[in-house]
Amino acid sequence: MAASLKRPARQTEIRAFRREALIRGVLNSIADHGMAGTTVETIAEAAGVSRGLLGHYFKSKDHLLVESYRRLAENWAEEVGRQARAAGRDADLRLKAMAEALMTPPVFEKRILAAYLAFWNAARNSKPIRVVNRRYNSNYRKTIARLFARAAKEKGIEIDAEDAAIGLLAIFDGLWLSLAVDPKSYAPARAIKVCHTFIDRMLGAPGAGGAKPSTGN
Amino acid sequence: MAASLKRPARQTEIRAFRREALIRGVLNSIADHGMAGTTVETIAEAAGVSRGLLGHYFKSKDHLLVESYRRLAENWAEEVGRQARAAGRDADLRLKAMAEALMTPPVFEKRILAAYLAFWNAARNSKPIRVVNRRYNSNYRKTIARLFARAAKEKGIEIDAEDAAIGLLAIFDGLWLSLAVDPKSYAPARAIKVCHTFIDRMLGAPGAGGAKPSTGN
Amino acid sequence: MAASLKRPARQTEIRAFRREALIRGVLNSIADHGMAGTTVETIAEAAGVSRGLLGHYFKSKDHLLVESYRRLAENWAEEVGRQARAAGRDADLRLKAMAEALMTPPVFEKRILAAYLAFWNAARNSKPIRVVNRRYNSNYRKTIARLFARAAKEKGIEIDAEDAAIGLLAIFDGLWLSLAVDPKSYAPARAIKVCHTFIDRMLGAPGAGGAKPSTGN
Amino acid sequence: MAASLKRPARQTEIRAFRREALIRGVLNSIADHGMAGTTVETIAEAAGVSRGLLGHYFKSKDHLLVESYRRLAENWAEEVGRQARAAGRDADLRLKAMAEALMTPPVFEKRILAAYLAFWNAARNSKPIRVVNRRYNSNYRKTIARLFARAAKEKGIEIDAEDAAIGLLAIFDGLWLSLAVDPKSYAPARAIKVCHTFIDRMLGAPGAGGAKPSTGN
DNA sequence: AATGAATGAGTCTTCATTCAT
DNA sequence: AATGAATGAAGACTCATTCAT
Repeated sequence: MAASLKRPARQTEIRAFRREALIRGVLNSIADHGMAGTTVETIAEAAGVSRGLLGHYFKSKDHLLVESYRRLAENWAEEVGRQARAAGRDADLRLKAMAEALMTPPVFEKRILAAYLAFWNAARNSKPIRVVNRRYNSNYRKTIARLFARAAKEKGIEIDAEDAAIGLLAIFDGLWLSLAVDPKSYAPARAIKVCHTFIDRMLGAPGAGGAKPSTGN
Repeated sequence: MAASLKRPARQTEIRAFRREALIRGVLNSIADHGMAGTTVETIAEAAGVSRGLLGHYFKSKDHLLVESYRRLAENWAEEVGRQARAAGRDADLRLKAMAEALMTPPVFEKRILAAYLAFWNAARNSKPIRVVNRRYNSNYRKTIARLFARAAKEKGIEIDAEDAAIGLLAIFDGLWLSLAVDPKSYAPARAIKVCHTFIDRMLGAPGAGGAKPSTGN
Repeated sequence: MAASLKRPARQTEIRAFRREALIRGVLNSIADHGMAGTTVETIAEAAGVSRGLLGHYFKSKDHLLVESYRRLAENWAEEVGRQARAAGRDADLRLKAMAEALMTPPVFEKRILAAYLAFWNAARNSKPIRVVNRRYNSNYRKTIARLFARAAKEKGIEIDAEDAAIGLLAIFDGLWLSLAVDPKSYAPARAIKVCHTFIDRMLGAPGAGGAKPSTGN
Repeated sequence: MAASLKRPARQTEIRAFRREALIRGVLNSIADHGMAGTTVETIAEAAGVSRGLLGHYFKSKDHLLVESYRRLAENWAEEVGRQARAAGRDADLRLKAMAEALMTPPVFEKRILAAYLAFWNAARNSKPIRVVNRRYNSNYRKTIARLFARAAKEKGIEIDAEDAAIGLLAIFDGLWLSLAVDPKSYAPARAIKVCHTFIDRMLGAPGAGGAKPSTGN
C-alpha cells in the first residue's frame, strides 16, 4: 500500500515527491477509513512515511486536505477532458464519451468516488475546499453547456444549453453519489446508458431508453 | 434556537418530547457545524438541553445520529409522498409534483440539504446509517419506477421505467447535492424546470427545455 | 432481588424500613458489581427502590456507604459473638467456635466476603470508614486476647495473649481475604482446620495439623 | 515525586524507561489516592509525564493497571525469594527470613501495602488482575509448603505441610491487610514475632510467644 | 531530511446530586 | 413519600501539532 514509485535523488525533486506521496496517502486513507477516520496517522501509514513528515511539507493537516482535493479534481478534469476529446469532433459524441469516462476506470474507482463524496461534504464547512470545488464545477458546467450548444447547432435544433448542462451534471453527480454511498446500486454500464439516454433525449433523438410509440399490444 | 414547542406535562409524553428535541438538535447542529463539527455539546445547545441529557434518551451519540437520519428520511418520504398524491391521479403530474416538492419548502431547506449530504457521507462508514439509507432509497426508486411505468401506459408509449427512475433519482440527488454544497449554484425554480424537462422528455413530449426544430436563423 | 420484606404502615417505621432496604442494596450491589461498579443506580435497583430515594434517607452516597459498613460489622460481630457464647464456657471452645462461625453461613457468604474486602480497601481512603473499621477491629482483638488469656489460665500455661490474638486475627483475615479474592482457594472446612490447629498450637496441644514425632522413617 | 532516574538517550531504551515510569506512577498514585482516586491525571502527575503519554505506551489505563500489578508481584516475589535464599539452607530459617523480608523495607512499605490491598480488591472484578494474582499466589503457596515439608523432615517430625502453608500465608496476608488498612495496628517487629511463633509452633518448638507451663501462679 | 516522542486540548460518556411533580 | 427527569462536573481516550535527535 505504500508509495513505491522511483525515489528521486535530486534535492529539488524530493519536495514534489513527498508532497505527492502524502496526497496519495490522503486519498487512500479517505477511501479506507472515511474522512472522519482519516488522521495524521492513517495518512502517514497510507503514504508509507512517518507521522512527523506531514508537518515538513504542509502547514497543517487541513492544508494537505485542500491540496489533495485540488489534485483530485485536477486529475479528474484532465482525464475526463482527454477522453472527451479523444471521442472526436462531434459534440454529442464528446458528451457521451464524458459519461463513459465517468463510469469507467481509471476515473471510475471506488476510492475516488469515496473521496469525492467526502470532499463534497467537507466543502460545506471549509471555505478553501469550497473554493476549489466551485472553481472546477464552474469550468465543468461551462464545458458541458458549450458542448450541448454546439451539438444542438450541429443537429439544427434549439435547446436551452444551460439547463441541459445542469441536468446532465446533476445526473453525473447523482449517479456518482449513489454509487459512492452504495456501490451495489446498479452496474456502471447501466449508469452510462442512463446518461446517454438523457443526452439523446435532450438532443431530440428517441434514445436508447427513451419513449417510443407503444407497439399496440 | 432552543426547542420552543409547548412542553408536555404528562410523564409519558416527556420521553417522546425530549427525544424529538434532541433529534431536531442533531439536524440543526449538522446544518450549522457540519457532521464533523457536531459534538454532544452542539447538539445539546441546539436542542436547548444539557449535555448530560443525551445519555438519558439515547444509548450513545451514534445511536442518536442513526435515529435522526431515520426521522429525517421518514419525514422526507411522508411529505414528498403527500404532495405527490395531492397532485392528482395522473402519473406524470405526480412525478412533476415530486420534483416541485423537492425544491420547495418545507422539504427544500438548507438545513435539510446539509443534513442529507452529511448522512450520505456518513453512510459510507456506518453500517446502521447505510441500512436506513438503503431502505428508504429502495422504496423511493420503486415508487418512481412505478409512476414512470404508469405514465407511459397512460400515454400509450413504451419506456424502460427502471432506467427512467434511475435517471430521475440521479437528477434529484445531483441537484440536491449541488445545492447542498453550494446553495448559490442555481435557483430552485430552475432545478424544477430541469426535472420537468427530464420527465417530459422521457415520456415523449418535447418539454419546456427540450429540443425543437431550429427556426431557421 | 428486590427487598421484599413486609412493608410497615406506621409513619415512624418507614424511615427505618427504607434505610434498611438501601443498606441491603449497597451490600448486594457491592457483591455483584464491586465497589467501583456500585452506583446510585445499582444500589437503588438492588434495593428495589428509585434512584431518587437515596437522597431522602441519606445525606449522600458516601454516608450510605459508611452506614452500610457499620451495619455489616455490627451484624457480623453479633452473630459471631452469639455463636461463640453458644459454644459454652470454655475459652478455647469459644475461640474454635468463632473460627467455625467465620467459615460457615450465615456469616460466611460470598456476598459478605466481597463487601468486607471492598470496605477494607475503602478504609484506606475514607476516614469515616476507617473509624468504623478501627472500632470493631479493636473490640474484636480485645475479645480474642481475653479468650486466649482465659484459655491459658484454664490450661495452666503461660502465653502472650496479645500476640496470640494478633496471630489468630491475622489468620482469620488472611483466610477471608484469600477466599474473597478467589473463592476456590480452598474449602471452608480446611480453613477451619487451619484455625483450630493454630489455636491448639498456641495453647500447647499438638493439634490436628501440628507436629508430632515422625513415626520412624 | 516525578520520575528522576537518569533519562536514557538510546531510542530503544526510551520505551522501557517510560513504561517503567508510568508503572511506578500507578503504584505511587494508588498509595496516595487509592485505586478509586487514581485517574490518568494522578498517574501522569506521579510519573512526571503528560496525560497523553499513557496512550502511547499502554493500550488503556486498565492495561497499565494490570501491568503494574504484574510488576509489583514480580518484584515482590524476587526480593522475598532473594532474602529467603540468603538466610541459608535450613528450611525453617528460610521461612523465618520470608517473614522478616515481608515486614522490613524494601518489601514492607506503606506504598506497597496500599497497592496490594487495592489490587486484591480489584481482582474481584477484573479477570486479568485475577489471573496475575492467582499465578503468583499459587507459586508462593507451593514454595512455602515445600519449605514446611523440608523443615519437618530436617527436624524428624510429621506435619501437614499444605495446611501449614495455608496458615502461614494467611498470617502473612492478614498482617499485611491489617497494616495496609491501618498502619498503626502494631509494629512490624511484633508482626515478625507472630510469624516466627507460628513457624516454631508448627514445627514443634515452644516458640517465642507460644505456650509454656505456667511457672507457679 | 526524517523520525517518533511528547503534549494538551477536545470529545464522549458516566454518574452523584438536585428538584419538580 | 416517592419518582425519575435533568444537570454538570469529572474521567478516559483521541489526535493534531511540536520538537529534539
